[in-house]
Amino acid sequence: MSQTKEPPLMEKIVSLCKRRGFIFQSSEIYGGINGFWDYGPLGVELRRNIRNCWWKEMVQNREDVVGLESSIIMHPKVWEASGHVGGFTDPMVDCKVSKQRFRADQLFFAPIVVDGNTVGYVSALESEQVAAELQEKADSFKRKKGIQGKLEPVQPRDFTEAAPEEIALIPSPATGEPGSLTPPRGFNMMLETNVGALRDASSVAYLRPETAQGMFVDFKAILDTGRVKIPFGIAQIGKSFRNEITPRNFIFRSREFEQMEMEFFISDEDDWAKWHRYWIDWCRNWLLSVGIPTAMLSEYNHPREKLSHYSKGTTDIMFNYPFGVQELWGIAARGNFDLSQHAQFSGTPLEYFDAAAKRRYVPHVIEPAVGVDRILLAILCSAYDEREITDDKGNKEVRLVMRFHPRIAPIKAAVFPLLKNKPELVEKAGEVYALLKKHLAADYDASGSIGKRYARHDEAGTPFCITIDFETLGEKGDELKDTVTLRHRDDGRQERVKISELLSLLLPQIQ
RNA sequence: GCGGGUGUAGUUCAAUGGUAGAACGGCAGCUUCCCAAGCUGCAUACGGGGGUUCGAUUCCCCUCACCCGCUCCA
Repeated sequence: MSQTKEPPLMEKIVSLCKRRGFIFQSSEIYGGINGFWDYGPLGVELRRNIRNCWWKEMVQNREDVVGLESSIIMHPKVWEASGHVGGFTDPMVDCKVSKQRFRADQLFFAPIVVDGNTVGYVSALESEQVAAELQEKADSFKRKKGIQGKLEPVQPRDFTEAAPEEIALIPSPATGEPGSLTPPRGFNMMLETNVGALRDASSVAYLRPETAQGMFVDFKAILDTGRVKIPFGIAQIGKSFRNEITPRNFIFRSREFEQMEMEFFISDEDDWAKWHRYWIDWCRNWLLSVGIPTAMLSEYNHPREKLSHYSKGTTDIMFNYPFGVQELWGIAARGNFDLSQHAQFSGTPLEYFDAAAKRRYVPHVIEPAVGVDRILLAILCSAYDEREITDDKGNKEVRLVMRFHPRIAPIKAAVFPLLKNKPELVEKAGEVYALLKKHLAADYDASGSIGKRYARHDEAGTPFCITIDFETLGEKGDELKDTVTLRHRDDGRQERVKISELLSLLLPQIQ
């Protein structure tokens, strides 16, 4: 792989995606819209292949996972129960002087209290020693101002708890001076819409910010009808929406994206860590199976103190994107938080009855959650390769090859007549194309020289090219009649294959 | 949302206060053509809106999008 260093790699990938019809800016003729992307002819195929591979292995090939497609708009209470209405907001505080921005819950402050009187405020950014730091700042404040009296121990609070009258008095961590901080400004990441004829507060609904809640909300329905036994999982692929503050890095963070999530329910007495590890490994192996090299992957365990209060452990599978190592797949042990919340908010018990043990309990859950678009981006980055070619005249030229795993390549095989002005070749090529097309994603290409067509399909990542030539027609003897040239993308190797054997040769390689 | 940068054919780049050139790519044609050969022809661009000006792609303002940093975690 040659995509290790150069920073413009991301730009090259974006430009290739445009040029070859993988990904376009949404609504481009209107100037574009930030955070939304369209998938062109090749992109759609790639995307579909990713989803299908996942679905096949996650649902169809397993006996313990069932599928679900829940609606994008759900009852608004779902999002109260899940914590998204209240908690999916990241209140931000701006420093008007330094132009820095802080998350309110990571910005701590404390009044400086001397002999029971508040004489000023100190602030500090979240760290392990934040309390000590604040204490020290309070000490030094008192000393510098020459204030006499007894300094009381600081009581750190985060900025979300700052009273309106306190805000003007709290110094900015950037400048050390008070007066430049704005009140925390909430930002709900859910996109809103209105359901029904009336547009008022009672008609507000949300586009789901994750697919996961569908699995929890429909848990009972699946339990009642799905003939499932714990441990089992519910999987879903579908669009989610987040009103991201800053969509960035191509399709990495967008406002409309597609998730592939699975909620795996286990007994409350089961060893969650064992299942957690099992699913981390499963996800990793799946990524390898679609051609992502192991060297590009790493794992990140969320530190315990950063976890949501309900989470027992979260591990991210990270990918080395051109813009840095970033999360690709999150595998979270969520305890029984979600089912308990929905049981409480809806009034419907969401429990499992273990018939053997005669015991009723709220299952715990392990959640592998991944974005289709992020996998697609990881695949584009992994597949991207530049090949340096030296021609007869000694000129060096860079050719692009997308080394997609054949399972997910948008086009599996392309069929060419060697010459397009020879009707016999064209006709035969048409026959071969028709034959393949019924069984796999095939393309027919007759324009330009044969070398140009190979190069074109290297950029599209087509693993196999098939050329119909004069040998195929029997002009070079019966031996070669009805054979074609099969050319392999990755090494340019060519072999002679009988038309009748093409399918049995290709099909196993693309599944 | 804040700060910095960018915006010309599909892509990568030029030039210019008097309405734009190229390369590659695309399409059509010729060629017994196996790794972007050659030849002929064709199509395609100044992100959008306002202003200044006789005249704006060029200068100014606004807006939109993209890139970098803060932030973010599927």
